[in-house]
Amino acid sequence: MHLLLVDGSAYIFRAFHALPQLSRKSDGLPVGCVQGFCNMLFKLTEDLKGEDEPTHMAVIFDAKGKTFRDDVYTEYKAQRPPAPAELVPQFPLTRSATRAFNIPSIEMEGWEADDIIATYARLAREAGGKVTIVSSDKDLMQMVEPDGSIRMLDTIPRPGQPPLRWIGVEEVFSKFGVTPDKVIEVQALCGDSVDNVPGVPGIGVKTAAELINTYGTIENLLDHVDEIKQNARREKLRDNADLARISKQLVTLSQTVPVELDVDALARQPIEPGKLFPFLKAMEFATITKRLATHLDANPDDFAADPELAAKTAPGAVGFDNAARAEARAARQEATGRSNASTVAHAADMHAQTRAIPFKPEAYEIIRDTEHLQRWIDAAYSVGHVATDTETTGLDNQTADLVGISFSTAPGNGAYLPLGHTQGEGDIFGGGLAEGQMDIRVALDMLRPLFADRSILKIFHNAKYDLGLLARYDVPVHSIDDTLLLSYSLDGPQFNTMSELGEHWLGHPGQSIKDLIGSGKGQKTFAQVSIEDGARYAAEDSDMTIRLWRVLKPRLVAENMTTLYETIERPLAPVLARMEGRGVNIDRQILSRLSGEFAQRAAAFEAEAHELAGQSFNLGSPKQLGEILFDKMGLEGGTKTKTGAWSTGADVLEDLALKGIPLARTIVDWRQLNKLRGTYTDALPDYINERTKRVHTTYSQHSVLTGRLSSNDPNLQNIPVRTADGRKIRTAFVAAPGKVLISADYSQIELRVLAHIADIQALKDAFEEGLDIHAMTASEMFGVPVEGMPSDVRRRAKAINFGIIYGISAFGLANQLGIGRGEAGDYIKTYFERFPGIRAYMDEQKRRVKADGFVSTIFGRKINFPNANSHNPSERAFVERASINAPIQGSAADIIRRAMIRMEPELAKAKIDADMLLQVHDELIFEVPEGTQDQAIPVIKAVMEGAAEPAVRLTVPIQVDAHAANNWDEAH
DNA sequence: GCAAGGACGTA
DNA sequence: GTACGTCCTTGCA
Repeated sequence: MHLLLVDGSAYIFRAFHALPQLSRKSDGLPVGCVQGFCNMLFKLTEDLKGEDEPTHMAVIFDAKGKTFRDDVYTEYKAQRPPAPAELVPQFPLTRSATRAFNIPSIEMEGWEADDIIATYARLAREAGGKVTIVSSDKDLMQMVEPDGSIRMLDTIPRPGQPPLRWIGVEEVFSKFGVTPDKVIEVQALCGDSVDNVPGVPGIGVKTAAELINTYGTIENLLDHVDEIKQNARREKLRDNADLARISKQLVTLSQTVPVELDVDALARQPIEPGKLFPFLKAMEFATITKRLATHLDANPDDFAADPELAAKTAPGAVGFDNAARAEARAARQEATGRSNASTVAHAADMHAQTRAIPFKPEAYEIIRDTEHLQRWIDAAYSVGHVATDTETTGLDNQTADLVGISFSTAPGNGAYLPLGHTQGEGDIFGGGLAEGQMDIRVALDMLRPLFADRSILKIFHNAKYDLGLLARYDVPVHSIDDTLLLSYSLDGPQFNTMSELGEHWLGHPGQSIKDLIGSGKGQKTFAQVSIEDGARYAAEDSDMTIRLWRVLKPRLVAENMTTLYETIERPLAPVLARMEGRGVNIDRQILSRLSGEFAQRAAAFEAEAHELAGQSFNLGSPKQLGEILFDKMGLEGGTKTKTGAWSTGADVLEDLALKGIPLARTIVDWRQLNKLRGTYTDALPDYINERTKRVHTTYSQHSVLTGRLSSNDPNLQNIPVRTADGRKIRTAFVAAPGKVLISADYSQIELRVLAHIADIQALKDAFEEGLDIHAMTASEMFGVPVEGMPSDVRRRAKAINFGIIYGISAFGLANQLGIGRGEAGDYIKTYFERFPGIRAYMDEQKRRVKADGFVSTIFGRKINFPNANSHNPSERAFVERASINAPIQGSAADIIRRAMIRMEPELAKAKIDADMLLQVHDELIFEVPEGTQDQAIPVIKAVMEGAAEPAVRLTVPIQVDAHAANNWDEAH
């Protein structure tokens, strides 16, 4: 007997994640995983021949509902995100597929598929049979037998790997570092974040294997825990002994499930065309139908599609309700003239096709002369596009030097043009250019026309970097695509790096830069890498870029994201590149003077703190401070953080100070000064670029969930403004000689956006009339007239307005205002009564995020929340709040992005010489020649205020305030 | 040398 | 209550 047990549920999930199948039925229902599943069943019967041919077969699924593990540990699998909407309708269809192939489909309430599989495997083995478990799930690896009587078989399609991959003792060992009989011990120690098996915190697979190989079992390990030398490890094991024991229960498969069918009942039955073809036809699987018709020597035309299945599959699945589908189809048809199904199918085709093309590093070329370079330029002209990537000596494109450029015109090809590789020792005397490289001036002269040519698309990954760098070499670039921004437009910030994208979409992470240049102290620059090694890496980068482009670009149309990408993301990148390139002028003297002042005042606070504490300690250590306040001084009311340390945040210290603990106030003051010194006055001067004498931040266009930018190295979006000391730092941001700074900021943009989206007439009227919005809110809520309103009343209303934008909770509002939760709840209730549209808006966002897994901005940006249906209540509540905030924050972010894109051409049209330097979410900073500010400001304001148009006609006025001054503090 | 956690700067 | 990035300490490799 040879029993083949297919882990059906795991197959669907893994197939989906390994290779998102985009194929759909003509009605839009996703069926890619069902298709893959049918292919696999067919392939198994085809490929397993001779001694591997199974005599018995079953497909096992997870049943809905609880299992015994939920009783052992309530958090078990609690973190698991809900199945993707695309997958949900495919679960029942896979069971139908199994029956259509005349194979028993088994699932049992209260048991996981793994337990049933383990049970059958045991029964078959006891009967002297052989077992093959079709799964790659690590949880089943404990079943593998060294004598080969139980093996696993991984059938998930992965490019570049054989279709069937056996998993025996060796493969288990390489995964867990132990033999299969010890797998549960290792799993119990290291835990599993996906299934929420706790394990012992801080212990990973490596450490677990090491421990188990020494001590054999968890129990024996716990008996000998005193022998562990590493302090932290020993204590963790001691403290978490029970967690380890519970974890072992969770990961140990039951082999005694009371199965209904005995093993003999699983004997293989011949496929019955009368069952099979009606199913395949209902699924519209033409290729499989043809193959099986040949295989069975049957005529599919003799059978009609199963009417029940064909009908049942259409509507109702989460995320695919009819209205949404019709809307999406209409938008797509409008955009392209192609039908929904065909654009989706095209995207899926391109993906499958691209993914199947193997990588051939040996095919990559190295360009060393003009003829060779010309051939590649010609190739770019003949196909009309080229993926390209610059290699440089560093991550900062304002200081890095160009080392080489790579190209690819089609998946699988690639070339590297080395320009700045050095040779010999990397010291200041050795080196010099390595042999066999084109002269950089000659090469760039040849490339300039190509990069500037608007008829040839240059495809980058993170174009902003290359654009900024090439600009320094006088190489302007026109007509670009950017795979990073394609990915961001489609999927948000979930994948960032080339290797993550490559891994996900191509099944190929690509060479890691670390392997090439190392990391940390011994790190080399790309210039020190050999030309040959550099070429393999660089050419592959361009090769991957063009592949990702082929996969992602068709998805824009299929998923209705073309407008977002083409009108916002792509045009913004060059704008940001120029802003980064301009930098901002900073007065080193002012910062250095402030640094001295802050240091001196901080030192006084430090001495005072030591005095008050009666001992010397490190004020920068929350740990030491907590011990002094709550252990030594024995103060009441201390709270602990999630890791068990004393909480010493500013709010806690503020409370203590009010209770008459002077030390608390001293610490707060010290921390503030120290923060200003460490993060700003000391750090900023080091960012002044030697070449430009200015500070160049780097914006990230693809990092923020809601569509905002972020700024780093240095972060110029968090320069202090709230305190007087903090504002002194802003005075160091000065205009260049002969120029002034203009700061233009949107007034209450998020509340205005809220008024528009949620359609709150009272708010809109208030904005229309130019009222003080917080005072108006206070007046509505508390019945206090705006005239002579106490500042505290306005302050509360302001907090509530912000609370609404953040997805208010009574808990949070109470915290913010220092009032009781009941009172905060009453405020919220009153607010909802006064502005009933707000509640409707919030409910709608919550409904959408649960149904679709995303919410949208008014410009069509999608913000994904994969955890919207999490089993964890606090996580769910978090997603609810974030889904309320995201369309507001995101729509405001879209508006300023649009303003930035339009700003330069509008200024040029008005013949105004103004340089846009910085963006701080609702504020833009410009530098203009002194005396021209009065001409510049009206244009800037007009562009910003009208930025939503014509895409969206806002039903509230947008107001921008702008001022000019010599420094940022005064301009703001 | 690196990762995690706490704290804190901004909108 | 939303969204970020940076500095510092701590603990481990």
